[in-house]
Amino acid sequence: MAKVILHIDLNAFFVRCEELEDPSLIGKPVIIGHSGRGGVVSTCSYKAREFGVRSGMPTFQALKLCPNAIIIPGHYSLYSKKSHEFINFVKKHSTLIEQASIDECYVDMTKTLSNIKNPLEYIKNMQDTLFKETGLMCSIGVAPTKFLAKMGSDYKKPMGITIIHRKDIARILYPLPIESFFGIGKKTAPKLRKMGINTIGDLAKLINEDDPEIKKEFGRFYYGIKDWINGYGSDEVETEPWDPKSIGNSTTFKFDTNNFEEIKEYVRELSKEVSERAKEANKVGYSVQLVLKDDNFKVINRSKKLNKPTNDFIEIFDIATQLLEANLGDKMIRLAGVTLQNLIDPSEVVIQMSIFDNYDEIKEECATKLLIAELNRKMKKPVFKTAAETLRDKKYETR
DNA sequence: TCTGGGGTCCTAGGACCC
DNA sequence: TCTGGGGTCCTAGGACCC
Repeated sequence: MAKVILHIDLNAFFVRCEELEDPSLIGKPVIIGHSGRGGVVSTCSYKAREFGVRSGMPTFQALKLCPNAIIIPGHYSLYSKKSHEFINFVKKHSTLIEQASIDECYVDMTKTLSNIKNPLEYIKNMQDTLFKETGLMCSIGVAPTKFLAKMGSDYKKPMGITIIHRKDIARILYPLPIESFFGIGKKTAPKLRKMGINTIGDLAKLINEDDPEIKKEFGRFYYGIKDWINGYGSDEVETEPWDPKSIGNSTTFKFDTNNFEEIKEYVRELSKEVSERAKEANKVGYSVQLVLKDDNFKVINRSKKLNKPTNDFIEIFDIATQLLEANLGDKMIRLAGVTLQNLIDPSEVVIQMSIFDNYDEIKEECATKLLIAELNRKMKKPVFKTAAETLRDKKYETR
């Protein structure tokens, strides 16, 4: 039986938070973002959007379009607090929630709605109650899969509710421009336009004909996208709490520079921040990455894997400095970033380290307690051979 | 006043091992 | 001596999303 998945998207979330703090902002063109060098629009009010202002646009450009815009730098602790209120509200209706970002979530409402006579009325009531209780506005997509729900919440804003059954896909989604397809961004969209694909319907037609050119363009995503567009994508809401896989910090310099010592000072601060955030998240990482962006916006990533995972400031800073030394050419640099990657829990490290320190002892102990495959899975990498691997090795030995 | 910062996931090529 | 296939790990780069 088809599930009922909701995608709930908070409308102009950051701006709405600011309006709730200062109601005099309501109805005015408001931009959340920085106005200095490199400043871009993080998000903006609907009034500002009427002037053509968009997320990601350089702030100076936004101000040309809308000179009276009020610019507010972000207050992220406020947004985080309101985001918690949002999630706690949704939890009252279903505990099967996947928070996709600070201002959106997927909810599996199948069970909740199974005994409800008028599900649409129930959902409308949810939307209204969220507004009454928290002041937040949202749009909601209702569908049998996460992809369709996501497309639905995007369809009508603000305070929209869009239901997309499989039979509605052609009517609702086909006329939309190809850019509105979740996952098709500003690199892929122009390529598709060049191929004569201007709408989601154009794409669906070619996909359902298994057009070889389209197949090639999407590679291994092809069948996933074919499922999405035909309403057979994933309906599994991931309720596991977010577990970060990397923690990074980057900054655009006040002035472009090529001076090693100057950039090293930035790298020091970035490393310190990364170390602190990793400690706060109780994570250690197996590799350190340095990112440099030059004055032509060319980005290079250089990373180094460590023998032992760390979140120590000095260690991170050391590796990042080595990478900087080896890769700072004569180009002027405008941005540097430091990221700690391949994060794991320190408790897992203790087990791993102890295995390498007293390998035989621990091996014997563990082998009696656990299946080898299970142990390998816990170690994240094979420490002991499974039976199949032993067989394979035997085969080579007898050659 | 040209174009942020936080992430995730995927790919491709080379090194290395069996 | 040459040939080769399968697999993993590491590194670099790129697309995309909010």
